[in-house]
Amino acid sequence: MASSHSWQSIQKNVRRRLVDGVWQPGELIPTEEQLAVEFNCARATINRALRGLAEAGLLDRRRKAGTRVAVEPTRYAKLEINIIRLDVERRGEVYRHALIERRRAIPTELIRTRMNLKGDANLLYIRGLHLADENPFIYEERWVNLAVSPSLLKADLNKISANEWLVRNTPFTNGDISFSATNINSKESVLFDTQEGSAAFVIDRTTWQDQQCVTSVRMIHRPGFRMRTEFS
Amino acid sequence: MASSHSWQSIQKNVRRRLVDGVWQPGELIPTEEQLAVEFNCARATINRALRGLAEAGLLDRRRKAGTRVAVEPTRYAKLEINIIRLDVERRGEVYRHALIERRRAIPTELIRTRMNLKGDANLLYIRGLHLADENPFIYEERWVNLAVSPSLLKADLNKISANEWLVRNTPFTNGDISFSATNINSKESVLFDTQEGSAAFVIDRTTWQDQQCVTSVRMIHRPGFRMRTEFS
DNA sequence: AATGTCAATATGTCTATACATATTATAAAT
DNA sequence: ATTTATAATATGTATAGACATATTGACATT
Repeated sequence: MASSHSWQSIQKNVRRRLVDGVWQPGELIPTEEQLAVEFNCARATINRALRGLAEAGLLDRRRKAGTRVAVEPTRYAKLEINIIRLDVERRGEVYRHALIERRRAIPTELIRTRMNLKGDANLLYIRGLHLADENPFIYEERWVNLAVSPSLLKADLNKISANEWLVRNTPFTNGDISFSATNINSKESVLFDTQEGSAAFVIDRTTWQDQQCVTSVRMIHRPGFRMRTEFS
Repeated sequence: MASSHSWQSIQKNVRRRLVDGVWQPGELIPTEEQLAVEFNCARATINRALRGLAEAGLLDRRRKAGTRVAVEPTRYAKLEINIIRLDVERRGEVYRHALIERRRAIPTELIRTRMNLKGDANLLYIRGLHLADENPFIYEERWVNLAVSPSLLKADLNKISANEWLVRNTPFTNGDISFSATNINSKESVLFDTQEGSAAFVIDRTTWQDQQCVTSVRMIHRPGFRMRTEFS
């Protein structure tokens, strides 16, 4: 159990004061040393408790200046970036991946820019459909940089999706992701067995290994899809 | 500068080993004690470094069992939950909020369920438009629980949006947020000066003060809007 | 008034040590 | 063979003390 001087319980206590308005937005709260006396613990424990609240956007901390209650609290929602199969299985549905197309291809100018590629780029273009209980779930169009992941050529993409293969076999250092909406076109409407023009949720994701782009993918979700998360 | 035994530099070093495959997925990495010897620092410093990597989903740590490289790395993208005005201003545009409607209203059954309300709920229903450089940016429909935020009634919602007023004046303990896409209807198409049926990015957000619901809002973004973030 | 210097101070971090806790592995008892 | 204690162990957390670092505020200088 968390004792009364555990950093968790102190964090909860402080959080409660923020929610209840004991300490008002913009206000300077007591120093770590003072709080350590109040909670009868070491300063390091207070530090551990407050650090989390600062990371969560509830407090602003600066050396010498002290700790203030955030005036314009920026909260953060954490979104999981998962293997799609796990997402599906967690919903209790059966996952399957169907490869639609797979070929070496010359990138469009847009893709070349997005992936920061030179002229001699060696790319694989993949189109695939992720199914949940045999219903189309996500349609993806992907460009893979073979200079980074040459052995993807050996993978059987009917058995394992490029999504999963890459996550397992090609670690990345960083990436960027964007969320938007699109009207699905006639080809996509056939895949999803829905009306042309329906609104679909789209994720565009590009991942990097330092300066080199690993892959760039556009994932069009089944109309009606909703991505949900919680925050605190 | 971060010295060579700072937890940050150790974290970077370990991260590099993960990316470079020095330690393979599923593999057990050395214990904190061993790493402390290797990096010539205290165990607490190693703990600090590894903790962050575990939180980021790159490592799995368990007492006694040790620390493993995550097999199915779940990465996280952090999404900022901001005041819309700040979002707009950060894009270098001028923000304005236009109140469309504001009235006491009886919630629909759907809203009553979502907000976990009893029959005697005292709600304010607000519709407003957030503009960026006078162009419609986000249209929002919001329900506010007056039992929690009674003084919202006194606010001039033409001067300050309900979004901003609530963030500033009604701290919350937690919330849930979902992202989806919708075809905009005829009324909305007029607001956005766009075609009916265009795909729009939607955020539904409900925030709570412990058991009590503070507000539930649906934010329909201008067609073409893209929400972007990075991860690592 | 504007700029530069310097001491004071709150947070940031590191160390060494200790104990807590979860989990595993082993041995003992049934 | 199965269950039940028991010891071993890696991470989790708390502490006291020290030094690092950023920033402020006061004072002096221009």
